[in-house]
Amino acid sequence: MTKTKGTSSGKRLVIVLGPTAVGKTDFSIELALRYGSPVISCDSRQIFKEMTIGTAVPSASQLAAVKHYFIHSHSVEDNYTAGKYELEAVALIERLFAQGHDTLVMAGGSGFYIDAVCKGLDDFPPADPLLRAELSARLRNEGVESLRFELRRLDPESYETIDLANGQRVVRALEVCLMTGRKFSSFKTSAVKKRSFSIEKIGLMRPRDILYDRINRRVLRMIDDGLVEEARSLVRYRSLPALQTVGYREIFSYLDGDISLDRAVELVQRNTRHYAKRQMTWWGRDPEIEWSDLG
RNA sequence: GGUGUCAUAGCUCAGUUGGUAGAGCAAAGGACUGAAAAUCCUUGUGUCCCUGGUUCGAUUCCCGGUGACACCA
Repeated sequence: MTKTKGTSSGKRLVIVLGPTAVGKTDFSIELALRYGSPVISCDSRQIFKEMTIGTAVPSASQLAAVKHYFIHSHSVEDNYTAGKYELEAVALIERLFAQGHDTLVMAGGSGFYIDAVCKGLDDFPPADPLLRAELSARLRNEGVESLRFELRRLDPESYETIDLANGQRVVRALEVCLMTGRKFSSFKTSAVKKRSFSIEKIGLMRPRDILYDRINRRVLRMIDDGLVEEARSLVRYRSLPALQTVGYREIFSYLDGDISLDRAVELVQRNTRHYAKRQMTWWGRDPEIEWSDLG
C-alpha cells in the first residue's frame, strides 16, 4: 500500500479488488471505517436496485455502518455501461475529495469498470440500441462471417486486430463504424487519462480450492435466501443486459422447466467459478496490484 | 453360495479385428476500450483393476483373484 501515481494533490483512491466471494465487502468496510471514507462500489451488477440476493450486495447492517455508493443506485432498465460508470464514479470521487476526504475506498470485482476509473475509456460513442439490436439479429441469423466481411470493408485495421470469432466484438466495431462513418479503430488511442488523485490497488486472493468452496457455499445460501423468488420477480427483464448474469440465467432455465433446481444450482456454482477465474485472468498482468492472500 | 455382465482421464463413457488410447463434462491457461457476472480463444499420459499365461508384443485373448451391478438360489 505504498505505491502512488504522480499527483501532488495528496488525494488517494484505494481500490479493493479480487474475485467474487473472496471477501471484498468485509475488507472494504473495515478499511473505510479506518479512513472515515464511504465505500464506492465498483460492481456492474450490485449497482441495480432490482437485484439483491443473486449479486450478494452488502447486508443492511453493513450498508448502515458505512455509506455506500453505486449499490442499488440504478435500474436494470437504464442500460448502464462502463462508460457511464467512468463518468459518474470519477465525478463522485472528485466531489468527495473536494469535500475534504483525503483517502477514498473503492471496492468491487468488475475489472473493466475499475480500469475505466483508473485509466479512462477512449472517446468511443455509446451503442445505439436500435442498431445494436439489428446487428445482433444479423449475428444470430447470418452468423459472424457476414458481419466480419462487412467489417473488413469498413475498417481493415479493426479486422486485423479484434477477435473475429467473438460476435459481440465484431458487432460493436461494426456498430461504431456505421453510426459515425468513422473507423472503429480510429477512436482507439489507448491513452491513459490523467486523474487528479493517486491510486492504490489492493488485490484480495485465496487459494483456489478455498475460494471455490466459498463460492459453492455462497450459492447454496443464496438459494436459501430466496434467489428463486427474486429471479421469478425479474423474469420480465430477462432479456436485458443486466440480467445476463450468473445466478439469474440458470434460475430462469429452471423456471422455464428446462432443468431441475439441483442442476440449476450446480450450474450457478460452476459458472460463478468460471467467472472468478476470468476475474483472476483480468488482473493477472496488472503490476499495480498489491496482492494480499486471505488464506 | 451359483450364473452372467462390467472394471479405461477427476466424472460419464467410447475404442484398440493384439502394436500402450479419445469424446463429452469437470478442470486449467489466455484475450478483453460503452453487453464486461457479458463475449471469445486454447489445452487431453491415463499403473486402460491386480496376478499369471499365450505372444516378438497384452489395455485388448485365456486362467485365477478383487470389486461393483443384475439375476438365480
